[in-house]
Amino acid sequence: MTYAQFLEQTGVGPDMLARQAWRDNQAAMKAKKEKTALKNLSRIFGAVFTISGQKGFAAMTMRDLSAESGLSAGALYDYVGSKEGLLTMLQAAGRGLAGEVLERAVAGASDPWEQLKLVITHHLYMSEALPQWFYFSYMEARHLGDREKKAALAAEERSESTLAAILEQGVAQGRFYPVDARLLAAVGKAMLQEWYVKRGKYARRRVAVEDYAAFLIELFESRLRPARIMERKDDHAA
Amino acid sequence: MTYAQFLEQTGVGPDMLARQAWRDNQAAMKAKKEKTALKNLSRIFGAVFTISGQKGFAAMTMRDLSAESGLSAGALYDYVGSKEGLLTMLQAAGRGLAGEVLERAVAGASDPWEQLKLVITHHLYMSEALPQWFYFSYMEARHLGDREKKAALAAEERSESTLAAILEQGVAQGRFYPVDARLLAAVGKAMLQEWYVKRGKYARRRVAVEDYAAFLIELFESRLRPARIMERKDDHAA
DNA sequence: GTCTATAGAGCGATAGAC
DNA sequence: GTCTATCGCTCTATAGAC
Repeated sequence: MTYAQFLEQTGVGPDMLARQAWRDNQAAMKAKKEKTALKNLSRIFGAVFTISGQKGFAAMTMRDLSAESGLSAGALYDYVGSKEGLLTMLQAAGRGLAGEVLERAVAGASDPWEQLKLVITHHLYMSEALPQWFYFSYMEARHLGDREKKAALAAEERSESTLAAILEQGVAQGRFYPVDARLLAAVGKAMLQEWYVKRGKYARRRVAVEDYAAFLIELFESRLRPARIMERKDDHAA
Repeated sequence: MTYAQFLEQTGVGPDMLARQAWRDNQAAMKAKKEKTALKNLSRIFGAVFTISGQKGFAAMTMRDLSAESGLSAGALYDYVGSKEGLLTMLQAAGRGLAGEVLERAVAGASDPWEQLKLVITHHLYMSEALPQWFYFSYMEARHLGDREKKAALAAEERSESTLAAILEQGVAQGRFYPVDARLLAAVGKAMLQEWYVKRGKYARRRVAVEDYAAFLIELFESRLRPARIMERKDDHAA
């Protein structure tokens, strides 16, 4: 699947963050018209990403946010409750979104090789569709309160376990060469995170997300092929 | 080489940060006796690592630092100049230290397989010896001023290029299976960083640094072996 | 060489006009 | 639904006693 096909199929994009946040926090917001609320939430989120991408969320002031978003300080607080509340809202909205898409992705296949490819490509495509959110979520997780920090950690562990389960099953079925599944899943996640943590580097080098996905898949293949011999590229494809 | 041997050979440890900082900034500090300065710098650095490891450097206040280090606010400023100056000093001290050790490591071998192993193990051992500094440096790099940010980026690029050069040479000599050296070096660095960014996770799982090193080396081997067949483990060892 | 006390700036958040 | 004006607080950094 190409990135373009992924976008078309899932419809994931920055606007969905505002929609998710509006659904989750509608009651606490002063605005009553959905259209107004979505417009302003999008502005606020965009401004948060811009500023905290440069100097971090902790160093961002509400005055910075007011200037960048175009809303006054007063109006800001009709949407966000507090600075910490804003962080929590944004993290939760994205986590809900990303979780759904990724769970669905693996469910579509039963062959270990196919599952492995799906989980790699969908994780990368998801982070390509919401690059600012993924970077933000990664860098600012430790500023969350205890409750939210636990939720973020759990989501992280869940996605690693998904990958580890695929590897274990493949090994058990004799389709994958034996491997420490937990460890390979952990470094696999690190390589997936690399894509959005260093997004700018790959943009400069003109590496497309499909190139990166193909490279990771090939790396996994060379480790996991039962015979450890490189045969024709697609003799295990779906 | 085991981690214990590395420590013995290089003598790297947290105290060397204070020594390096003292050498670099002696003139700007009020204290004149080396022993006093080293003791206080060590306390300050340790406190910075503790606090900013929990909530980040930007969220750390100088009052926090005063309480955690045991020095008064006034005494703090006899060593650090400003909060931003403290960040710069700490980053520069560690970078100087880490750079030296890693450059020396690769110089000790000419065989591509041996060089690859050396660069992986030494990078991991170095970050194991100064775990708090590596984590701090990774997470707080974007709070640096423009000058220092460039220096940090250059150091990062240099270590990636070192790895890429080894890969390219190995491919050119026919010792490694052809590969996109830049891309493998980039994801390789990501896996090395994973070790200190998620240090706690591996401690909980009782994965030792030697285990992690062996796993990464094996992953590289399975991708780079010319025949792509897994033969006896040591038929390409030094 | 280290302390206490405090100046001066900038912060998050709110009240109330429109 | 959005604004301006401002409160009360905490921050970094310094002055000067010891």
